[in-house]
Amino acid sequence: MSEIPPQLTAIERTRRAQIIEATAVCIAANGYSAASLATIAKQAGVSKGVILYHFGSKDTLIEEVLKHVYVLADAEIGIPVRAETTPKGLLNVYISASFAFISARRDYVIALLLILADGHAASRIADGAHISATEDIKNILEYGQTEGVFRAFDAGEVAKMIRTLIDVASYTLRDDPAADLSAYAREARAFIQAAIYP
Amino acid sequence: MSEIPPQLTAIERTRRAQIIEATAVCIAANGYSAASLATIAKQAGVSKGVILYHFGSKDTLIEEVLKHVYVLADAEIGIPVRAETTPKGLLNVYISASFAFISARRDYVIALLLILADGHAASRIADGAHISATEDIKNILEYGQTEGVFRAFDAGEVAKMIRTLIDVASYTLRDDPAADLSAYAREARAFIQAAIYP
Amino acid sequence: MSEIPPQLTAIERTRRAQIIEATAVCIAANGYSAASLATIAKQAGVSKGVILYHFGSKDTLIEEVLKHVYVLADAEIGIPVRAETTPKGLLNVYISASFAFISARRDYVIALLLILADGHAASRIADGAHISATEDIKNILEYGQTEGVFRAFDAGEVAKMIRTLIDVASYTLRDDPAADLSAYAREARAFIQAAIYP
Amino acid sequence: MSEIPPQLTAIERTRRAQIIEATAVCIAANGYSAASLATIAKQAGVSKGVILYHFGSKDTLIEEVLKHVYVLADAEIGIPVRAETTPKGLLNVYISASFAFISARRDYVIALLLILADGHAASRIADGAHISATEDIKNILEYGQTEGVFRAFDAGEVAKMIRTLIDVASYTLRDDPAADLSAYAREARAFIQAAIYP
DNA sequence: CATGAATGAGAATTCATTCAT
DNA sequence: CATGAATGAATTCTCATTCAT
Repeated sequence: MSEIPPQLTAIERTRRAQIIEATAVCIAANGYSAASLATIAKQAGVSKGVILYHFGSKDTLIEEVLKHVYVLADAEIGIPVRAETTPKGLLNVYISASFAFISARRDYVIALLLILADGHAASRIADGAHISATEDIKNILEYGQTEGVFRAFDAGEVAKMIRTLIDVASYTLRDDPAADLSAYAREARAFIQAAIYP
Repeated sequence: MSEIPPQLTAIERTRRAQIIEATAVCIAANGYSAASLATIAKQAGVSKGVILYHFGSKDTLIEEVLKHVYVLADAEIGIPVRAETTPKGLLNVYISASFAFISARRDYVIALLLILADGHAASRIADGAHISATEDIKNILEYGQTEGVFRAFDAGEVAKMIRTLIDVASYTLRDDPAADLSAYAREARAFIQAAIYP
Repeated sequence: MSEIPPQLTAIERTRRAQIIEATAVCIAANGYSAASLATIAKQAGVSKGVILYHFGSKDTLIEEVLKHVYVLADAEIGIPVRAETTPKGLLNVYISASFAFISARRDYVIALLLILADGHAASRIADGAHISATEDIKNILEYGQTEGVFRAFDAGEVAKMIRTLIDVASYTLRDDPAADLSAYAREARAFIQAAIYP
Repeated sequence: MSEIPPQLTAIERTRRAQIIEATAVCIAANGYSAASLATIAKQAGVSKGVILYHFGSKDTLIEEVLKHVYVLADAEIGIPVRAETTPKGLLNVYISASFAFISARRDYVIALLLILADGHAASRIADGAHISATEDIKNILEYGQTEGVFRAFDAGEVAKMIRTLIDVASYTLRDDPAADLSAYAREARAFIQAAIYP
C-alpha cells in the first residue's frame, strides 16, 4: 500500500505500457495459455529479454496487466460514478460506463477475465479488486433500498448478477470483435431495471 | 453427426469415462493450463501413455470432455425440460434443472467453462452446443412471448443473460466448493421472473 | 535413512549409472560451471530430456553423483580399511586405498571436489560424508594415540591435513590426466609417517 | 610480461580496485558460478556497464582478480620471505606469512581457489604463478637440503604438500568465516617440521 | 565516464507425443 | 492394452555483452 513509488523514467513507462498492451492483445486474441513471452514479444515488436528486463518475470507482467485494467477501470468507471449522488443515477452511470469501458478497452477486459479464469497466481492480487467491483454495486443497491428507490432483494446476490450481466458483454466481443454491444446494453439495462425497481 | 459408431468395448468405455472425469477434476481444481497429461494421468491413476492410446491426442481428450458435458447436460437438463409444455413450466424447469446440474456436476461444468475461456481449439466443436444452449432458452422465451405469457423484449439478448446468470453459479462453486447455491438460485429466479413476466 | 527403497528397474539403473558417469566426466574435464545438461547429455549420448526424466532436476543429478562417489569410496576404501585392526595397519591401508581410489576413479573424485568447491546446494548432503571422511582418520589417529603407537598431536587438525594431502592428488590428476601418482603417494606416506610416529 | 604499462588514471585505478574487491567478495561468499556480473555490480555499487567498461569482459575481470591476488601475495609473503637467508628462516617465514595472508585476505584467497577450481580460462594465466608458488617452496627445500638442514626427500613433491597444507586453511575459513586458524597453523607447522627436519 | 536499455545465446525445465516391449 | 522410456519442441529465465545517450 505505502510502498516507495518506483519513479519510473519516461522511456520505461512507455515500454511497460507497450508491453502491457501487447500482452492484453495476445491473451484476448488466443487465450491465456497461448500467450507465451515469445508471442507477446513478437506482438510488442521487442525481444523476449526486454520483457523480463522490465518486469522481472512473467508472473509480474500478468500482475501488472491486471493492475493496469483496474487503474483504467477506476478512471473510466469509478470517476464518473462518483460524480453521481442518487441511487438511480449511480446505477445508471455504473452500467453505461461499464459497457463503454468494455467497448473501449476490449482487449484489456477480455485479458482480465481470461487471466482470472485461468486461476493464475496473480489472481489473488486481483481478487480483492474484483470483489470490490461487486461490492461497489452492492453498496449502490443497498443505498437504493434504504432510500426506497429499489425493491427488497438480497443485494449481495443481485450485485453478483449485475456484475455478470455486464462482464458477459466482453465474451461477446471476444467471439465477435465487430459485435455491436448497444442492443445488448439496452436490453440488459431494461432487464436489470425491471428486476430492481418496484 | 452420422458417423459410424466406433463400437467401444466395455473396458474401453470405462477407461475413457475414468480419464474424462479425471480431466474435469484437474481442470476444475487448478485451471486449464495446470492440467497437463501428467497431472491428469496421476489423477486417473493411469500412465500418460494410456490416455493417448485411448484419445489419440490431448486435443481430442479435451474435445471428449466437452462432448461428455453436453451429453450429461442433455440428459439432466434437456430431458426434464422436454417434458414440459407451458412456457412457464419450460423456463422454470430449465432454470432449476440447470442449477441442479451445476451442483451435481460441478467439476464438469467448471471444466467446460475453463476450456471455453482458454480458447481451446476444441471450443469450435463446443460452440455449436453452447450457442444451442442459448438458443434453447431463446426458443422458450419466444414461445412465451407468442403465448402472451412473457413481456416484449429481445429474446436473443435476454436468452444470453439468463444463460449467463446460470453459468456464473459455477464460478461461485469454483471459488468456494462448499458454497450453497440455493440463495443465489432463489434470487436469480426472482430476478429473471421480475424481468420477463409482465 | 529408512526411506522406502526405490526399487529401480535394471534398465533404469543402467541409464542412471551412464548419466552419472557422463556427469562426472564433464565436470572433471571442464569444471562445474561448464557442465550444463546439454553437455552432459551429449557426453552420455542421450537427449537432455532423458536426464530430467531419470533425475527430475539437475540438482538431484548432482546429488546422485555425490552419493555415488561416496558409495564407491566406501566399497573401495571403507571395506579394506575395516579389515584392519592395528592403528598402523588402519592408517596404511587408508592411505594406499585412497590413492588407489583416486587413480581408479579419477573423474568421480575430481567431480566431487569441484562440486563441493562450487558450493552447490547438494553439498549439504555431502558435507556429512566429507566430514565423516575426516572423522574416520581422526578416529584412527586417536586409536593410535591411545595405543601409544602415534605421537601426541591434535588428532582433529592432523586428520584434516592427511585428508588434504590425499585430496590434492586429484588436482594433480586433473591438471595432468596422465600423471603418475606413485611418486607423490610414496612421499606423502613418508611425510605423514615422519609426522605422526614417535 | 614486458608490455607497455597502460598508465591508468587515479580514478580508474580506484574503480578497478573497487570492482576487483567486490568480485572477490562475491565469489568467496557464494561460489564462482553464483558470481554474475549483476551480483558483482550490486556488491560494488556500480552498474554492470561500468565493469565491462573498465575490464572489457568478465573473463578479463576474473584474470585481473587472479593477478591482484598474486601481487598482494608477493607483497605480503614474498617480500618478508626474501628478507630471510637461512633455510629454516625462509621456511618459517614462508609458512607464517602465508597463514597471515590467508587470514588477512580471506576473500581474495578463497576467490582465487574457487576460480582455479572452476577451471576458468583465466586459470592458464594463473597457473604459472601457482606453480611458481610451489616452486618457491621447492627452492627453499632444496636449499635446506644442500645445507644439510633438511632431510632427504623429493623436494618437488614435498613442496606440493606444504603448499596444500597451507591452502586448505582457506577452505576452513570459507566454511566458517569466524574460524580461528591459529590452532591449525601451529599443528601444521609442527607437522611439517616433523616431516622435514632430520 | 557512466548508465539504462536492449539483445541474443544458452540455461533448466515442462510437456505432448512416439515407440519398443 | 498398458507402461516405461525417450524425444524434441517450446517455455521461462539468466547472463554477458553492446550501444545510444
